[in-house]
Parts: sequence; C-alpha cells; structure tokens
Amino acid sequence: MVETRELRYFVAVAEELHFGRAAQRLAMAQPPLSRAIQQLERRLGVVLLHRTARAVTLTEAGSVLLREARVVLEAVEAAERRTRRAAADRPGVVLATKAGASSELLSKLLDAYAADPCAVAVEVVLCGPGEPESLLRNGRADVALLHRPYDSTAGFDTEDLHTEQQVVVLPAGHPLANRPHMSMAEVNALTDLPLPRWPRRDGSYPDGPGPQVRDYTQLTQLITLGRACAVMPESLRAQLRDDHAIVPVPDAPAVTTVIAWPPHSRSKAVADLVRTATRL
Amino acid sequence: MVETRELRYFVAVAEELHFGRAAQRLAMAQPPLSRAIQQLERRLGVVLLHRTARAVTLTEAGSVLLREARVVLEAVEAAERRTRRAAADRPGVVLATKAGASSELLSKLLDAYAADPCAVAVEVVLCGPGEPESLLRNGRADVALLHRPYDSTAGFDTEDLHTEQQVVVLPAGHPLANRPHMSMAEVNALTDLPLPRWPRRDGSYPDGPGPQVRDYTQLTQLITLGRACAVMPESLRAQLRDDHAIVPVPDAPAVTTVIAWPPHSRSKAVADLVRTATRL
DNA sequence: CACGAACAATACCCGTACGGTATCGCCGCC
DNA sequence: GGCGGCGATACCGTACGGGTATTGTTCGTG
Repeated sequence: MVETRELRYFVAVAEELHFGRAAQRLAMAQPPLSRAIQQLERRLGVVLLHRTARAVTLTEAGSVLLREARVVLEAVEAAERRTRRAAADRPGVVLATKAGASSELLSKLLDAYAADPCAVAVEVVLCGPGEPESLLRNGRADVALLHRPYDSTAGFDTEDLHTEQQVVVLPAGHPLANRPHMSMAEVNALTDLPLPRWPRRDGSYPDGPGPQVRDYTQLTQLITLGRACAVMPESLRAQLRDDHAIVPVPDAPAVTTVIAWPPHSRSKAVADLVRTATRL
Repeated sequence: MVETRELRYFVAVAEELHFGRAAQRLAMAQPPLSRAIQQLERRLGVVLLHRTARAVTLTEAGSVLLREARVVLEAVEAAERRTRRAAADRPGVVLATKAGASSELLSKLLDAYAADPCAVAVEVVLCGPGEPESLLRNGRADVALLHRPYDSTAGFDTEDLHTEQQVVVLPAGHPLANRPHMSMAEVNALTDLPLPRWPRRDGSYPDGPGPQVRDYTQLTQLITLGRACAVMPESLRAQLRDDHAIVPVPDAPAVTTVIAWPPHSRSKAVADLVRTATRL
C-alpha cells in the first residue's frame, strides 16, 4: 500500500510542479524526490506527471491522486491529533464556528449543554470564514457550527438547527434604509455600496469592486464608513450598532445553521452536544 | 507523520489483541511488530495498548486511533483505486447498489442517463446488504444507491430520490394476508413467521429466532416456505411471485432511496449521473 | 511450590532502501 | 554555439525494517 511519505512528496511536487522547489519545501535533495515519485508511479502502475525539461504537468490520473492524497493526508493528521487528544485525557470538546455568527444560538447551546450532568469542558474556537470546516476535517475541532449554503458540509454528519432569512445591512441614513424589503438584484445594483470580498480558503481574494474583509469587525466598520453593504443572516443584527440599518432580502438564500461532526469520531461528548443542540 | 504501514500494523494488533496472531496475519515475525508499535507509540507520545503477559487491551487513545486508522486506510485504498481507474482511461462509472432493491428506479436512471449526450459506460455492481457503502468508501465504486435508514450515508454527499412506505411480505394464504394494514408490533408478534437475520458488515449474524439470509432470493424462498416474513419497501413487490401476499405497515420507517457519492471525487460523469437521477 | 506454557520484550544481525553528493542529458534561450 | 535550468542517473553511506534467538514475566497446573 502507498505510504503517507510518498503521498506527501507527491502533493508537494503536484502543487509546485517543480521538483527542485518541491524538494526544498520538503527539506530534502531533489534526486531522492525524483526517485520517490518514480517509485510511486511504478507501484501504482500509473503515470502521474508529464515531465519535459521545461515544465512538469499533472496527468489526468495525477490530478485525481492529488485530490485523494490531500484527503488522505488530512485524515492522517486528524487521526494523530484525535489520538493525542484522547490520551491527554483533558476530556474536552473543541467546537469551531465563525466568529460573530450564530452567537445567540451558541450561547444557548453552551448553557443547555452545561446543564447536562455528564457535560465536559467545551473549548470554543472562533475562526474566520471557511476555517471551521478545515478544523473539523483535520482533527483540530470535534464539532462545528456551519452555515449552509456558505459552508460545505460535504463529508460530515450534520443536524439542522435553525434557518433564517437574510438581510442587507446599510449605513444608517442611507436613502434605502427605510425600505420594507429589497431584492438581491437591487442590492447588487448599489454601486456606491459594493458587497465585500471574503477570502477564499487559500487566503486569496476574488476579483471585484468591493473591499476585502476578513472578519465582521472590519465589515461593520466599512459599512459605518459608507464603503460597503453586506447581506447576512438576520440574527447577526445583534452584533450591529445604532449606525446600521437593516432591510430584509426575501430572495437571498436562507441560511441554515447546522451542527456538524466527522462521521466516524462520534465520541459520547460530541453525541451529547449534538443531542442538546437538536433539542434547543 | 505516521506512515500507513504503522497504521496497518496497529489495526492488526488492535483487532487481534495479540501480537503473535497479528504478526501472522501480517505475514511477518512478532518482534518487529512489537517494535513498530512501540515506535508508533513513541512518535505519537501516547500509550495505545496495555500489555500484560496475559492480555493486550486497548487504551482510550488506542480505540480512538483504531477508528481513525480504519478510515485512513480505507481512504488510502480508495485513493489508489481511483487513481488507477483514472489512468486506465476506460472512462466508466461504477454504480453499486443492493441486488434487488430499487430495480425499477435503477433501470429508469440508466435509461435516462444513457440519453445524455456525454454519457459514459455505467458498470452496475449488485451486492449484498451494507456492501455498497463500503465499496463507495474504498473506491471500488464511484456512486451508489443507498437506502436510508438501513444504510448509513455518513461521510457521503447524497441526494434523495424517492421515499416509500414499507410492507410486510407473507406467504400467500396466511391468515393475516388480507388485512388492510398491520403494525410493527403485530409483525414482531408473528412467532410462526420470524423476521430474518441479515449479516452484519463483518459477516456475522445477530442472534434471534429468524433464519439467516444473505439475499432476496433466499428470503423470498423462505417466505414461500412459510418460515419467515419480511418488512421491505413497497417497490420490491415487483420482485415477488404470486405465492406472496403483502400488507402495508404504516408505522415501519419509510425508506428513502438516495444516490450517494464520495464528497471529494466528483467527476463529471458522477455529477451528470446525479443530475439525471434528481430529475427523474 | 515449582515447573511449564504463553506471550511480549530484548538482543543481535542482515539487507534493503532512503537520502545525500556528483554528474549527465536534454532542452530553451541569449 | 554556449550557457543555464531542470529532471534523471550513478554511486555511496547509513539508518531502519525485518528475521532469528533468547530473555523475562505471569499465569495456570501438577
């Protein structure tokens, strides 16, 4: 069977598309890396890379393996972390969620769970957009609150907790601030208040007119300054200040808060937490 | 990072709870296996097994790693298989489902998909209960038709296709065969016609009065012989012969047929197939 | 209580293969 | 045509994975 070392090497080469740089990244010399990849190809009986003297490119099979190998490596990391945490019998649960989102639901959940006689300590990790997902995948978190359709729940077990409409947040005093509702088309047409750009998982930002934002603090400030508007779940209203106005956007997709956990590692504590959450 | 070899070794020991037998299973001698496990424990900084001269038992951390390691090893197998299949550019899709179940839906799906201009060959694998799930997990299949709540869809992406009530199948001429409906309690009370026992994933059978069955052929024959009854989705009626009677069981859980695929490996062919299925 | 069986750990040895250095061969490009 | 960049090849040392033999410990058992 393929070893994780080989997969690590392959991922490095496939991402760099350059044996030299990949070797550097792996803190090793280039020749052994070349050989390791050749060996991997021989063992699989598959050509993974096309090499010319000028460029390295992935074959069809290579890009399949790249996707799969990333999954495997994340699973290995998760296995190590979960094992270590199980041994460090600090019997806590790590819950990850986006900073700012679902705060009311979260505090109700934590309160309700604390009342459970066999509750253990819950460590809450507040992170940026998209991060809870990867924390859950690589074993740094045991359970997460995610928000469909923005977060992908692929590969997790989930329970729906709450669904809500979205609203657009405008600077107080904006001409449209008193409208009873708006459509997404109207929101997109606000060229004076462009929607912000959130980072992608790799840290880069999509192109567009709006300002780059990393968290809700930045966002609310930008809205106050009249540089942006934002479409967000209604419950986030609690985070806002007086100088913001909100207008419902009925045709924006409803946001469902779900509690998610890795399907295999269903510890008692996670199961209790999930049960508590579904009974809120 | 932990190597898959170490995980394979650990799984063998954790399952056998005996270094000698585990070594035998791995086709190696016992001492290197002992050392490998020690090394794994050192690298993780965690005690995985309690050994006395008389018995080997898993620690808490050990049983966590056992679960995680199985997941990792399946993911590695899947990665290898998918890569090989991507290279063997026989651009087919493998669809797994329980033999006998959903046959009408399956043939409609295959017909509809074949009409798609960019359809590729679909290889259908009919298997026993519980198997489609593991085929999907270890990369032998690309997509599967599963049946909730009997099959676990944990860790897959799914789309619901069809929900139906269940019926109890009795030998024709049974005193209750003309009842308009029955409850699960009444079905369970049929001591002359016990429900059959299906194999678990490891191949063993649960205890109980009913006969052991492996497939629907066995089951229908046993029902004909008056040795068993069975609760199954209504659509399976098409598989039955005249000497069977069916009675609806409204309080049995409804069965939902879903199409499932591994969340990461979403090839175009699988996506097309899923889209076709949801539009049936 | 002593002996033996069972079993994991230790000691020791060997071969493979992994990683390093040096070099080659191939291909673009000034 | 020579030079530079890059992956492959050649060659070497060592570390580690695996094998055999043995020890040590702990139960049963006569």
